[in-house]
Amino acid sequence: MMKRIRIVELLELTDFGKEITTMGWVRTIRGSKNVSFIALNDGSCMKNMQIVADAEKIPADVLDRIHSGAAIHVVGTLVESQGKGQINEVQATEIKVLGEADPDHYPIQPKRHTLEFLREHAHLRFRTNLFGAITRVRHAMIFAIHQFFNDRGFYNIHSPIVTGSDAEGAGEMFQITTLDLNNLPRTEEGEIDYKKDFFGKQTNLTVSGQLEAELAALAMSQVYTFGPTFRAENSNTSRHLAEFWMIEPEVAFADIHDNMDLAEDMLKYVVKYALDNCKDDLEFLQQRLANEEKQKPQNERSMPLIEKLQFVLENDFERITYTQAIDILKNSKPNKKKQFEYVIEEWGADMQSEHERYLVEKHFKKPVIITDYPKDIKAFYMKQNDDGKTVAAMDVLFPQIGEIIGGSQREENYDKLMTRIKEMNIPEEEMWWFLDTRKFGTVPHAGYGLGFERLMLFVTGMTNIRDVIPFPRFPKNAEF
RNA sequence: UCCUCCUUAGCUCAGUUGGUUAGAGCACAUGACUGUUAAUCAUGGGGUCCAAGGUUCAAGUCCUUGAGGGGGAGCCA
Repeated sequence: MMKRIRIVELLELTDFGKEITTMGWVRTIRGSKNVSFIALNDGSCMKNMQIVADAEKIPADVLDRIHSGAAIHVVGTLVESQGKGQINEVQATEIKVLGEADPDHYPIQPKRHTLEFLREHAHLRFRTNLFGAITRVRHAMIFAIHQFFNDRGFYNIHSPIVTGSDAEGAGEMFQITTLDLNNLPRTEEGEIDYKKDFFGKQTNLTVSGQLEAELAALAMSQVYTFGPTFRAENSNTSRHLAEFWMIEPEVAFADIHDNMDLAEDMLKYVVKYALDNCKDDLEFLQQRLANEEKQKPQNERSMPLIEKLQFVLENDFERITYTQAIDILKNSKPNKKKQFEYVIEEWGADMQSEHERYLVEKHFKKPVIITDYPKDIKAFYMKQNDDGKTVAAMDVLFPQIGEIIGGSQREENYDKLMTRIKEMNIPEEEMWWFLDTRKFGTVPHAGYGLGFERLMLFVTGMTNIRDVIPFPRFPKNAEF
């Protein structure tokens, strides 16, 4: 393949006079009689490389084929920039058009597009400044998460994507099958005969890797999963996807407090990683957010993005129990004045997002971890506390996003776990392998699930989760 | 799934009380300009007003239904 210098490297070079080759996609081209300027981007960074095309050196029929979106191959001399705004530029000696982009049909113009329009052109939105920045930050976050866990001696586990269990208990599942839906095999009783299906049983896409992560943790001591997760909920919100990526650490010999420490350390680590490694992209995202919020009244605007990230880094998360949270809410102004849609009457109520937002955004004004929820509103596998009423669950709540992490210490006692399984009608016969861990060498352990795209919302300041994953899947949409 | 708002040029939008041939900026084409920074200036082409039905002398505008999208809620990560 042709040798090229990536634009991120090229922008730093000062050995003027050197001949270089670079390639990329044209962002804008400005022309006058004698000279044209091309802003070239190859995705390697936020900034564009300025290519100077002299009318004497570059034939008009080549320049005529260059519009926004075209891919070009540039050979030229690196020179000190004669204009303002960049230190260097490439004085082109030869330009080859690798791929034209007919401006009558190419949808991405060098102007502001709405996020909705770009969502409908998700195959081309990588070519915008915004989605270039989001894509680079997303990569950095993925990398930082693996680095965080690797540095602490965690092992990455690939939990299965196909599951034969519907006991994961985290929502509606997508069924997968190779059966002919127009001609389903039936048993004598008239039921669908799943013995004839590919796996010999009914199977679904996973809604959580937690149960398998627990199996691994109870041998490897500390593991984490980072994989795709599927929920068939009919959720139409800016915080939900049908296919999203989840990080699920699971740690043996750990309790709920260790779990909270790990969650807080991890979030701070990855936020710091973004601040240290994605400066240009974050500055661009910060500017976008500020522009977006110009229409909002002063008191509803959030703090600048980078300041917000630093704030999370520098402050301890508030840790309170569910019981304390309910007390605060009961005595809060909006509750007394009945401004909440759901007024908090008594202990045991499930908190609505308006309550979580009040605690995080109004009362504490920082991330909050709520622990020890009533057992009746939480999952069967959570560690039962001595009070008989609560479980060692924890939710990490972030401003604007709400629940970014949900986790718990796990119930390691076989009898207590069995009691909950029976009380909550979990199909016990499907759980034998999970229950085995409590029979053989059980230990206290804990873990949580982090919604990766929700973390992305926080770090990028974007407000719709469909914009922080390249190809979002949601009800009635699986395009691209 | 519920509530609510929106859908007009390739894109972003305006379109008054229902009234003649539906507008602007950007993009594009042509021309001007000795180096621009989303260049500037002049000229030009470009429309199934989301779809179907209805009210009316007359519908982009009003009504009904549907589709798609935004925001909020529920469920959750």
